[in-house]
Amino acid sequence: MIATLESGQVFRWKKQGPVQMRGVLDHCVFTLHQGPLLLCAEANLSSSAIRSKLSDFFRDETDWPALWRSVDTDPQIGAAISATRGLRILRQDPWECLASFICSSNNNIRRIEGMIDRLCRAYGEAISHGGEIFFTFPRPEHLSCIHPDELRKLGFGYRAPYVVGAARQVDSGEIDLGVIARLPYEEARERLMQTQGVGEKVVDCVLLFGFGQFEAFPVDVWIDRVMRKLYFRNRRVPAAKIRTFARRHFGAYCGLAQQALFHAARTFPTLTFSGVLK
DNA sequence: ATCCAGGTCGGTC
DNA sequence: GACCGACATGGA
Repeated sequence: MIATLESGQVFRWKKQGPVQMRGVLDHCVFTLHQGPLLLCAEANLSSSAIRSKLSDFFRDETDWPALWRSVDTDPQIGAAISATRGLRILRQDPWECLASFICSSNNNIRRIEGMIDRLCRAYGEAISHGGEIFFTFPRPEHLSCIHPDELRKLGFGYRAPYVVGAARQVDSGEIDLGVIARLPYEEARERLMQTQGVGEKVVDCVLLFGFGQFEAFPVDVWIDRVMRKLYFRNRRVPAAKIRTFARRHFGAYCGLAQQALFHAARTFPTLTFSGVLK
C-alpha cells in the first residue's frame, strides 16, 4: 500500500508515520494504516463507503498474482517484481491523472507534488477534517477560465499554458475523457495525445494510471536507463522501440512490468539491480 | 556553475 | 518520418 502510494502514480498522498498514509479521494480525506496483514482506514464516511471507495482505488477486483505471473517472463524482471512485491496499479480519476502528468514533464516528483499541492489549495474545494483543511483536485471547469500566468505564479513554468489548455479542451468537450475510457489502447492513445502538453510518455502514464490500460508502457528517463541496461546491452534506443519490445516481451500487462522496473530502479539507484537482481 | 528531473513542442532536414 | 534546441523551476 505505502509503496504503491509512493511510486509516482499519485502526487498528493503523504506519509503520516512509518506505516500511515493520508490523502484525498474525491471529497473525502482518507488515513490508511498498514498492519501486518490488514489495512485500516479512517474517513468521514460509513465503513461500507470507505471499503468500496478504497476497493475501487486499489483495484481489489484484480487478480494481482496472476497478472504479475503473466509479466514475469525472465529472471531480470522476476527480480524487480520480487524487490517490489505487493505493488499495484491504482484506479485514479482520469482528469486528475491527466492534469498531474502534464505537470510531470521534465520535472521531478518532489516538485510535481508541490505544484499540485499549490494548485489544489488555490482552485480546489476546501474540506474540513479533524481540525485541518484539505482540498479537492480542481475540476476542468475550475481551471478553464483562468489565465496561465496564474499558474506561473504557482511555479508551473512553461507547463502553465498546457494545464489551462487541457482544462479548456476537456471542459469544452473537445477532449471527452468518458469516450476515451471506452476506446482500445491505440485509439485512446491517439485521441489523448491531441491534448495540450500530452506526448508519447505522458499519454502512457495517463492511460495506465487513469484509464486502466495495462498495455501502456511509459518510457521516462528511469525506464529508458533500466531497459537499456537490462535488454539492449546499454545501447541507446528510441523510446518507441523500447515500448514495442516491452509489449512483445512482457505481454498485454506490460504496464505492470514497467511499474516494477520504475520502482526498483528508483528504490535501488546505485545498485542498479546488480545486487538486487541476480 | 552545470546537470538533472516520470518530456513536449515547433522548427528544420 | 527523425533529429534538435528551447522551455521554467529548484535541488544537488
